[in-house]
Amino acid sequence: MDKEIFIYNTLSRKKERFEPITAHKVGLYVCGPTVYGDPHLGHARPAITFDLLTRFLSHLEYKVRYVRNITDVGHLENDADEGEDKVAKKARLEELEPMEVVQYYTNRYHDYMKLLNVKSPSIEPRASGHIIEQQEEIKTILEKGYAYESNGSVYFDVKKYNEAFPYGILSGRNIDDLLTNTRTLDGQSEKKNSFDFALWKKAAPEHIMRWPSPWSDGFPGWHMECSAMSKKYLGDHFDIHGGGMDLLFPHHECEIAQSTVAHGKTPAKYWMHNNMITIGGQKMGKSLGNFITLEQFFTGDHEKLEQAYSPMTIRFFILQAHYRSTLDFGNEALQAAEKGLNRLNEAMLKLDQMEASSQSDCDIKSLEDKLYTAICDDLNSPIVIANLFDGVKIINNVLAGKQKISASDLNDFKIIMRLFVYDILGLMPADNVAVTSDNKLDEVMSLMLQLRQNAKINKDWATADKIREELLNMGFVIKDGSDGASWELK
RNA sequence: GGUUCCUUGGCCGAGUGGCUUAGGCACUGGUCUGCAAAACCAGGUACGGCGGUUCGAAUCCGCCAGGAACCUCCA
Repeated sequence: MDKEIFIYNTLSRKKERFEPITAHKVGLYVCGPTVYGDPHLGHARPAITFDLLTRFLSHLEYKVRYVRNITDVGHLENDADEGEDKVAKKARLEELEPMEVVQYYTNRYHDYMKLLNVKSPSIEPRASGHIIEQQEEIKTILEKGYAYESNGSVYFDVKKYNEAFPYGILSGRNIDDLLTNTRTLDGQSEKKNSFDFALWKKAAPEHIMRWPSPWSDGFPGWHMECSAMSKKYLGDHFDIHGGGMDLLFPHHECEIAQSTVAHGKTPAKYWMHNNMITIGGQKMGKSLGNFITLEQFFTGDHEKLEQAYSPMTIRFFILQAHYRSTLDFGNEALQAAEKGLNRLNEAMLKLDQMEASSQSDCDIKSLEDKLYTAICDDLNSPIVIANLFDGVKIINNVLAGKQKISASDLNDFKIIMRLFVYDILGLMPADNVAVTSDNKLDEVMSLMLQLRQNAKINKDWATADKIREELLNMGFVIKDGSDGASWELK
């Protein structure tokens, strides 16, 4: 708890010292997925970034309330005002009830987040479950005169807002630029200005998802849910608001405007934005259709994938880059991550084999300091990982007798390595070591290794090599060590 | 066109004024091995271009080149 944490605040474009609004407590709101498609690699980035943040804050004994919403209503498919609700469109295509689609993809999202060892948020509210709260918020904004009704829809009056409050404080845009640069879309006639945004939309006759309201049968506008739900669960001013950089404008800018009017203050003290994962230098996302789903990564079933990659490889791959940098997808990079993670895992498994000496020539305190300094510096997970590999070197050197470690250092070392690898980075132990000695397969394999060992003693290399080769074909890798052979699944 | 940002060695990717060998992978050498694989140890290569500020810049400023995100739903 005595650590100084610095986080980059998009509002100030600087790293700032983190000071919670209420001592020992942190309110965190993160924009979650729109559940109308399978979760892809891009969804893993914010999930893992803010999982890392909450894991670390929890370790420092902050009580974290982490709210991550599910967007199941309100986003339009194409042209802003004439579009069709995304969820409704998907439902028609698949001939499913909208809520059935929502539930299906929500479940899928949960399943894949669990595989990535992403902890569940404290509260996961759905937009469709907070229609009343959103309507109340719209009423307040109307009463205060910062919105107007037009043909059954309600729009936020950005120009009027800008006279009293600075619009664009997060994204650096100003309304003059927006006026000249916003595209002309259909249905703009309902609005006073092109940059006004909808708080409530009247539903077209064919629109399935709709709710009654004082203005029309319709649905809430794009940005309403986050304002209403963050206030309900975290209050009108909370610590950290997170999300992808692509949400910065207009989503978060509009959210600030809505909340500022409705609640009388800006919603969050710190704004954190994770960068995009790119593929061939371009953002991986829905619009370009260049995304690879998490399922495809785990099965390897995609033309761009040379092999399957385990969930922990994906997690490690993401943590190897800083969350504010773009991260470029590539098989070579993923394979490098896989091998690096494997090396870390192997070393972690050898932690208990280390023996203490009367003296110590490794500096565990310095390692610990470096790890904390890195994670406190705007969650610099790549540096954390680099330092953990220094730890790997210590493990191997001590086991090889090249370095000595005292009993108390060894104790501290084990604690700090496990803390950072498992608890903070959230990397689960390797799963291919699950096979234990009470397993039938293991008995058979011991027999095979014994037969091969006998052949080797008799210098019957042909038989020994044949056993090794045949086992390899069946997916078993034989590793000859200095103290006997072992095996693992390929 | 506007806003925000990026350009580091074979690849991924940290680093923001003067030793960071960042780290991982790949590569090379070594140890081990019947051989091989694995494992471990060791080692080399960089800072888009041109100017400027400075005793000193990958790191600050300017210009140029190239690229990205956002301005429309997107993590």
